[in-house]
Order: sequence, then structure tokens, then C-alpha cells
Amino acid sequence: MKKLSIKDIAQKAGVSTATVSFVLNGKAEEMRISEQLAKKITKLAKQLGYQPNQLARGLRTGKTHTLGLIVENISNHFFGNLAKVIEDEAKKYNYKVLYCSTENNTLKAKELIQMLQDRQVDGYIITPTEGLEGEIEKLIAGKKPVVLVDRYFANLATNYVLVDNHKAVYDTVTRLVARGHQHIGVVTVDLALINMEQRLNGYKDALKAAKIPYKKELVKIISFDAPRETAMDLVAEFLGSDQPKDAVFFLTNYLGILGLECLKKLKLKVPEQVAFISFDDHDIFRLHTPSITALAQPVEDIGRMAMQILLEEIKSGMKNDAHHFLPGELVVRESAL
Amino acid sequence: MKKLSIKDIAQKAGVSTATVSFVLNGKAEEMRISEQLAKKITKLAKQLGYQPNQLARGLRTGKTHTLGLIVENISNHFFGNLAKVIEDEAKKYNYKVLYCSTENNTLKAKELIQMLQDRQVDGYIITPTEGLEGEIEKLIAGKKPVVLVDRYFANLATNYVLVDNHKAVYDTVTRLVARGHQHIGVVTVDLALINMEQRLNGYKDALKAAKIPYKKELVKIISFDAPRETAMDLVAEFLGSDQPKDAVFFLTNYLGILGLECLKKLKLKVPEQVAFISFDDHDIFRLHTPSITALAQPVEDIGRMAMQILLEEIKSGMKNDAHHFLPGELVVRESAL
DNA sequence: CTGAAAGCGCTTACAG
DNA sequence: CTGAAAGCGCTTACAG
Repeated sequence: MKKLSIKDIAQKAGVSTATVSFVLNGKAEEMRISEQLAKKITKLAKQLGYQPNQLARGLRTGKTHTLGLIVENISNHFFGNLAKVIEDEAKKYNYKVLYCSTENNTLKAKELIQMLQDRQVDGYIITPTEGLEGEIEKLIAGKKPVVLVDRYFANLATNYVLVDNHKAVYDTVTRLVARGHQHIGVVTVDLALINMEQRLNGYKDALKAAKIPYKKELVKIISFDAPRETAMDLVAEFLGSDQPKDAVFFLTNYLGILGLECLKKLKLKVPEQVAFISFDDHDIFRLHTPSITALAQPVEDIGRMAMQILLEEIKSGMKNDAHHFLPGELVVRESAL
Repeated sequence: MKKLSIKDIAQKAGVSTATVSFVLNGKAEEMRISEQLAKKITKLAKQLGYQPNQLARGLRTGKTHTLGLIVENISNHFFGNLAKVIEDEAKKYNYKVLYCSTENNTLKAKELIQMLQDRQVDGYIITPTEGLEGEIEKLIAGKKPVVLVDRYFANLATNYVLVDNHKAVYDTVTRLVARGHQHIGVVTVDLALINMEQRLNGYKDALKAAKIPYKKELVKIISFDAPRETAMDLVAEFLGSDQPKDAVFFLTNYLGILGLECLKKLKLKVPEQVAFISFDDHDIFRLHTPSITALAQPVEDIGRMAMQILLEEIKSGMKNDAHHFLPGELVVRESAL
């Protein structure tokens, strides 16, 4: 079952490989190949089940029709969904996607970029880690189309698309204040990523606007590298502390879920004792008792827009600098009205 | 920023490309290239940051060091985790993974296989859909290493690895019976897949062993294609029906989650009115109130073993026929003791 | 209208 | 010990 090549087709049709290539790439007309011959070749190719070797084509043209997607962790809910949207979108344009997970590890991220480069992907969608600016800059310098998602670097001219973190948190906190909450706590992660920074700033700015003094005792920062149990203990300690709190806002998905477990452990009444909100929506939040109010990210829009920008850049060959902040949506449920 | 090739290295070192290739591929000794020269070349390559073009290499050698992974849906919890394990495992052996989702659509699955073939992947890990036997057979006939996961075809000689569905369900139902449950309902999906069949048979066989008559009113089959709302209504109707039930076993992940929503809607008391168990574990089950007993699949083991078999077959070039049924684990929580 | 030929960047028998 | 050359399967200027 030797794979058949363009040569086989050419031989059977009694023409040169060039002619076959032209016909199969839709350049028959351009090359003024007789309609009759073109039809014959097309038919023959289909009949024999000819499939061009993409490696050879890639080597020759420099285009692989493959995109690289680097996320934090493919098994995470948000990134899994993002990957799915991007896969679907890519398929529409006949692109394939190579995914990989960084685990927020910069060294790993660098290796992944290297790997994708070796495989000559046509473009990149990247969820950057701390300190990845240099690598991304090199990519761009090498004329590779790049779109960052979920986070970006303020000092780097690139395309990026993400939720409007600042506004989303600002509006939510403002809403809490309007509904009488005065002691609003937040739980966040210690990653120096712009998205987390923006979320925290949204919180601070909303307090300022409401003339509520900022208290650092109300802000709990958990280390990303902390083992699950340690993180749990820290969050539980924070929730159970004397510092009065009438609401807690978890600034990221996985911490919100951790918070839920603490709630159970501490037997805290939500929303009676404390209102509860998490960034990122999740099935868990919908099904929890009480159901949990969450700030949903427009995952589909993010994925679609990132792809659109990327494909546009690949097609045009011109570097772009698109910055998109998409609106988040507060899904109000029982845990915080 | 032209990518540099082996030619550039050869030129700078004043040797032929062949010599460079031998050195860089660790064949210096075998080819009796002087240690001195080898060192010089290695150093030069590193210094210039040379990275071989994988397309060219793939074209020449026929090996791409890329694996194809076809799952049902990458954004699904079980498959997302599986993908992650496989990605990590592949990385250890310096392979990359091309993922794709079938949505249980056979046509789509066929297209995906075709695409992966065009890209010359070295091996396949596939979650097959109904009616995919033919395609898989062709792959095997073409000497491509294939490992099926999660399901397989009884009449097809292939490698496969999956949880021992029959035993897992059999044991669980037997346990329920031992704890006094007599009217055990199951909710399953209408896919003609062997794993679902095995689960249902596990249920039937356990009843038989316990001398409890099988009642088809206790088995609810939901169409995979049913829209979410329709499925919800059907499950709710089943749960709320007059047919007495003292336990319900959801034979798949997504139906279990659906069941949870129905519970909430119907205000059923679990486990007082009815015990509740779902196949596949999930964060939701752990965090739900009451927490939900679940039959966890050994995702990591499945992924690791599938990779092991695949890589072994790639390395040896010999077709294997490994069949592995890994034990499930019942995670007992509040909803069913 | 169509074909012969070069070349993408590698690897690997073959020759010396 | 090392190099010249063929060839993997395509695409694309070039020539006629």
C-alpha cells in the first residue's frame, strides 16, 4: 500500500507532474490547460484517492496550514473550551491546530515555541507566561503572525484579545457596593500577569470611586505554586478570619472552586453570611447549592476573534496590531445578587 | 532573519552537509568522524542556534515525530484530562500531538483521519465513533500503529485500552443491592458504542446475579443528539415518574451532570429518597451538596498505557494486539453509600 | 497549451 | 575518515 504521488497520477494521465499540480491546485485556467485534460486529471486523482503529501508541500511552499496554540493547561475548563472554539474555527479555513500546555512555566513555554517553529507552523495563538516577552518578540521579528490571548505585555506591540478584566471587575464590585456591601474581600493568585493585575485594579478603582478605603487585609494572594492543600488552608483561613467581610470575590476560576470547598468545610452560609462571586463561569457554579454568581468570559468570541486576526495576518502577510477587550458578563445567581 | 540550514553550518565548518548531518544525529562515531571535528560542528550548530527543519526531515525519513489524537470532544472533562496526560507523556519521548474532536460524528472522524494521514503522523490514538471500523482497518492495513481508547470494535484486531466498564458497573450495582437497594434505575445514551453496551450489561448481569428481575421501565435511554433542554425534560420525567426507584445510576458523565440539574429542579432528596451515582468523576460531584458518589475512570493510566503501547509499536515496527481493561474506582460520597 | 528542470532541507547509501 | 550525489514529493519559474 505505497502512498501514491503526483508522479503516479501524471504517469497514468500521460502528462507531466507540473500539469497535474496545476490542475489540482486550481490553476488549470490560469495556466490555460484544456478543460478536457483538467477534468481527466481531476477525475483520475479522485478515483485513485490521491492525497498530496503535506510535508513536501510545506517544504516547498513554506506554508504548513498548521497553527500553534499555546495555552496554560488544556485540561482546564476555560482553556479547553477556548481550544475547542479555535479548533472549530481553524477547520473552517482548513487549518490544523497543534496545541500545547505551558503550566505557566516559562521554560516550558519557550520549548514549546521552539517546537512549533521547528514544525513550521504558519501562525501562533499564545497564552503567554511571565517573562515570555523576548520569545514573542523574536517570533514577531521573524515575521510570524502572533495573537496573544487572555494576557499580553503592555510594552510589546502585538495583537491580543481578552476579556476586559478591569471593567468586568470594576462593574461587579460597584454593583456589590450599590447593593450594600461594604467589606468586599478578594482572593487572587500571585502571578505577575497583566490580566490578574487588571482584575485587582478594577477592584481597587471601584472602591475608590465608591469612597471605600482599601484594606489590604481584605486581599488574599495565593501562590500559584502552592500545593492544593496549602492553598485550601490559606483560603479557608482567610474566609474564616475575624476581619469582617460581607462579600468575597475570587479573581480566578480555580480559586473560586477552591473557595467553594472551603465554604463547605467552614459551613459558611452563602449569601447570608457572605456573598460569593467567582471570575470565569463553570458548570459547578450553576449546579452548586446555592448557585454561584460568576463573571463569565466570552470564550467563543475570544477564540473566534483571535483566529480571525491571525488568519487575516497570515493571508495579508502584513503585521497588524489589533487590541481587543471583550466585555465579560455577570451571571447573577443565588450566591450574590 | 532567514532560517539557517545544514548547508550554512557545513559551509562555516568547511565540511559537507553529510558530515554535519551525521554529527548532529549522533552518528559521528559510527561514521568514524574525528572527535575533534564532531565537537567543532556541535559547537558551531549550537552557537548559531541551528534547528533542523522537521518538514524536510519528515519528508526524507517518513517519520514526523508527531502523533494524532482523536477524541470525542477536547473541551469535555474526561477527554481534556486524557489529552493532557497524553501530551505530557508524548513530550517525554519527544513527540508532538495533533489533537482533534469528532463530536461523535463519523463523517468528521473520517475527515480527521484523512487530515492526520496527510500530515504523516507516526501513530494514532483514537476514540472511535460508531461505524469507524473501516477507516481504522485501512489505517492498520497501511501499517500505521493505532491504539483505540475508551471504546473499541469487537471484530477488529487492534490495540485498545479502556476502563473495565462491565466490572465497574457490575460491582457498583452489586454493592447497591447489598445495601438494600431493590429498584435501581439507570440512565444511558443511545450510542451503539461498546463501552456503553458493557456498562448496561454490567447492570443487567448484576441484577441477574442478585436475582432481581430486570425491568425496562427502570432503564432510560437518552438520544445523544437530543438538545440539552429535551434531554433534561426526559431525565426529569424519568426521575419524577411513578415507577419506584431507590437508586439511579447515570452511565455517563454528561448525563450525570444533567441528572444533578434535574434533582435541583424536582427538589428530590438525595440519598433519602433516591441514591445517586454517576459514571466518571468530576469536580462537580465532589463539590455538590450532597456530594455525589462516582465511578472514576483511571484517566492517567489509560493515557499512559495507550502511549506506551503506541510508542512500542512505532519503535518495533511490529503490529501488536494489546487489550487492556483497567479497573475503575468507586468514589463513595454522600449521595450513595 | 504543456514539459523539463530546479529546488525546498534534509538523510543515507555509495565511493573513495 | 569524508564528500558528492540521489532522492523524499511537491511547486513554480522558465522555455518552447
